Amino acid sequence: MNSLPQNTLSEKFRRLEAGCRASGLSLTHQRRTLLRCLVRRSDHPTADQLYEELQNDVGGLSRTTVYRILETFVRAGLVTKISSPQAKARFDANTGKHHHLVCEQCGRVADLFDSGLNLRGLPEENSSGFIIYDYEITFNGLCPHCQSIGEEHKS
Amino acid sequence: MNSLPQNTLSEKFRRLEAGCRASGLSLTHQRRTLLRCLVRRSDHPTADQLYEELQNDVGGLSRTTVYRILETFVRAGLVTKISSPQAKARFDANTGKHHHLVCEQCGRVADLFDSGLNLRGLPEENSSGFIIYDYEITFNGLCPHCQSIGEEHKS
DNA sequence: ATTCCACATGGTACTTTATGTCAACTAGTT
DNA sequence: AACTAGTTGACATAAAGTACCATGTGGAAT
Repeated sequence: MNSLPQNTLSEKFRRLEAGCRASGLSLTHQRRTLLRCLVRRSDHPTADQLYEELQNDVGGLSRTTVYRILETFVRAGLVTKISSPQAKARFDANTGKHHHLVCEQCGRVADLFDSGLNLRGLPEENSSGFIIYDYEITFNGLCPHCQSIGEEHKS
Repeated sequence: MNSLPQNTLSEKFRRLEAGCRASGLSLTHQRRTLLRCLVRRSDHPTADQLYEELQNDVGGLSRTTVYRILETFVRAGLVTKISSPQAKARFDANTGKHHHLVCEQCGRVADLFDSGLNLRGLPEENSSGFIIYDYEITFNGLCPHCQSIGEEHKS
């Protein structure tokens, strides 16, 4: 019954471990810890949120290490770095094609899987001379939590 | 001949001034200075870049003021705040519908006007319960400058 | 299993980016 | 010209991220 989500999570974890090996990254305790955390969370945590959660674990991580590992993962293509209007980098272990909903009020980020939104192709030519590799659609709005706050005392 | 771009710039400026008045914002010297600068620049400057440029003007702006005025303009809808993967907030006085090219290397931002890319409509329903107001497509790639650097010494 | 070393980590210091506070100033109204 | 709400500047502080380097460790070689 609920064995399926467990399986997909540990599958994701194993795939990311394999990705580390493929990139020549040694699988340290700290990297595994971060990977496990990233796989479990779907709320696009910031580096500091991850640090908060992990620092008190058995053999916790240092803040520097969290930042450094995240950058390493991004460079290896294992994790995506997304930027919210709140100007804090957020991280996402789901590298499949999807888009993001960002709350204008609190910065919360949620996923939006809607293949109907995917562009047919990338714009080939553009006057600015950029080479385009990828794109992402960011939807701005209000999360359920901030909607209810707005109703109570409209600031 | 070249009177047209001049006109459109000062037109934009006057439209933004009108926007200030409409929002009840008094038109201080500092706000006008910032507006002029934002209208003139199309490179999506960061708050500090604007401060750098303006601090030595006659009656220059303080850093605090630059940040504060920009936030004010964003809240009034006169200026858009965009967030790049470099996690520095950038500002854009062009509030018309368009999208952005972001350089993965240096964070440079260029505009992409391509109405063919605009979505037919916003996704009505989404499982996360967000109210969606708007969207923006961000294209990731390499700017011309970083392309040439990459060719010289492939890091 | 033990040795070894390139790679990784922890801790501190530091930089950059952004916000809070409050006295002094000014735009725009009266 | 005077008044006042709104705005600014300077400083202090917070938050986010990076640099440095001595110490520690994963995993290949023996």
